[in-house]
Amino acid sequence: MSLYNPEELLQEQEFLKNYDITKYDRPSVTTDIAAFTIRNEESENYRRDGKRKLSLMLIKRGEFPFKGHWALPGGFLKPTETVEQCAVRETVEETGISPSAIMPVGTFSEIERDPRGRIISNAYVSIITADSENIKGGDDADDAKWFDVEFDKNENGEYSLILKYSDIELKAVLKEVSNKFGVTKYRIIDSGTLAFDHASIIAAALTALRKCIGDFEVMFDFLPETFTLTELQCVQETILNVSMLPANFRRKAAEYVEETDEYVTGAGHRPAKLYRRKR
Amino acid sequence: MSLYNPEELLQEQEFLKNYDITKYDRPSVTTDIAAFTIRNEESENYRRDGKRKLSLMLIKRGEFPFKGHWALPGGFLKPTETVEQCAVRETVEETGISPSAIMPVGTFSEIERDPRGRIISNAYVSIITADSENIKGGDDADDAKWFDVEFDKNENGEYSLILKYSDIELKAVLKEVSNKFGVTKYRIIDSGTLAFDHASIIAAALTALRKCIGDFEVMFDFLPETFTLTELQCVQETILNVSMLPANFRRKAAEYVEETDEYVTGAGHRPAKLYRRKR
DNA sequence: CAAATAGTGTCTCTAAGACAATATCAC
DNA sequence: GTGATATTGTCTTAGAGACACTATTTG
Repeated sequence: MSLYNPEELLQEQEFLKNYDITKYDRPSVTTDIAAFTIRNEESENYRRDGKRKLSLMLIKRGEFPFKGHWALPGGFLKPTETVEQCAVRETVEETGISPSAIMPVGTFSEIERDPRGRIISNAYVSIITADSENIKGGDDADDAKWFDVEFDKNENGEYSLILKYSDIELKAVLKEVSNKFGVTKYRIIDSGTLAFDHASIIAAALTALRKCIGDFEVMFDFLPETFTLTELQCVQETILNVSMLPANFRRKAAEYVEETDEYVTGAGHRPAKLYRRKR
Repeated sequence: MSLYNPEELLQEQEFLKNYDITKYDRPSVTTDIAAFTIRNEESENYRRDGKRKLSLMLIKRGEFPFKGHWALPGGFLKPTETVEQCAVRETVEETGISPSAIMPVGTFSEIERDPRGRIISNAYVSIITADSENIKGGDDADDAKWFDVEFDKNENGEYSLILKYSDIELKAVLKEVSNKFGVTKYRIIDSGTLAFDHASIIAAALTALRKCIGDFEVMFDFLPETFTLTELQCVQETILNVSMLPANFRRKAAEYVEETDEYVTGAGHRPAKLYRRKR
């Protein structure tokens, strides 16, 4: 760019040479990752489909602070990467799976949110394609597990977040403190044993995900290349914790998908046609 | 919290005592503020209403880098404040006006975005109530001006951003690089003479604002306590750069506003009733 | 054939948009 | 009275939700 005349250019170079970036206080910067996927429970009845569950990956911390407690995967920003790149890298490093998409949730910068000092977190949702092989991968690691997620408003207007893995049940209580501009923030009433302010991050991440899951492009990120319309519908139903009439869902989906020639067979009922996202 | 047993508690205290937060690279962190307001142009015709314009505050940089160029107000995060508090403080310091609301836009962390070094910006929209006294305030300062904003897609699918103040016209060209999860990002094709990556931040801020201005609560932030329904409609029309039929807008607004006993008089036509937001 | 899911057709209701018509002020 | 905005009412249409019905598989 030729923004300056030659004299100014020299002045700017001089300024930058003498500029000491360390003269301002600098916080540490991290990303925290809420990696979500949809998992399929086995069914006892051969003709009934297994129940779908929304799952979130947590890791058991091996170091202080919060050693031995469950936390979101995440880590410090490197000088050579953007926060988005950091979010993708952390997802791959900690879950072993490459996300099909990442979505910003917000910046968490409360002064006391980390006992190690001033650490600002940029939170992201990572969407992991529902695919049994991939999901199993994370399950092998001793310290990274997929927890089933429940998040509902209870009687007194507060929200309870329940995360379950095998016989482990983590429970947090939160209160919605603002909901504007399409951004919802939560204050922690009771963190349970979740590390840091991660209950609040998980609540915000899930709310952000719910907000955009009506978009078919986002639903597709949860599924492999080809899928049945029922699977597509289950993505939305599972994340929003609602149920819809298939006829109406199919009518809306028609615009965004195209048929393939293949069918899913082997279930104890009429085989479903496989679809793919429309270009 | 009694997360630990006494032994672990001691271990964590020991860990934190020895923890050196400076062992990781730390970027500098700033906020940049896109402060928007709606301004009313004077009309030559006594009975025709003045045209409303969407305006953005820019400041003329007094220091390198980009000395003498126009930029978004903003500054470094202090150790004692959250990024949201920083955004409010910077808005007040640089425009002299307290925002009626702030809204997160996103994190900008490209490695080379600031020639001074690694500086990550958290961008916010500040909404400034349309109120002639307040707006004049900023206008007094020599280095802070309200620029009229135009932002449109042009023939070849790129976006042009035009900012005008008096005889100053800043023009930038951008390309949409992603639009998902309700978040749109732009890459700068031509920054014009705007400082840093601020063209890209302004485009993202305006897109974020347009996305949520259908929400009446957000429209209200642009207006004083009481207002006419036409003023309310103009907020939306001006920001979205569209025009709507009053009958339809009023039907939608009815749910969110309540009448007062007052009217606006003095215009060369039927007086309008003043409304306020419904509790 | 029984039980489950896959898939189609249609009715109703609501909300958004278009448009026509009336009301009221300052000059 | 004239020209502007303020305000009300109504017609049409698109889309969401409800529901009834048919199709196809496996044990």
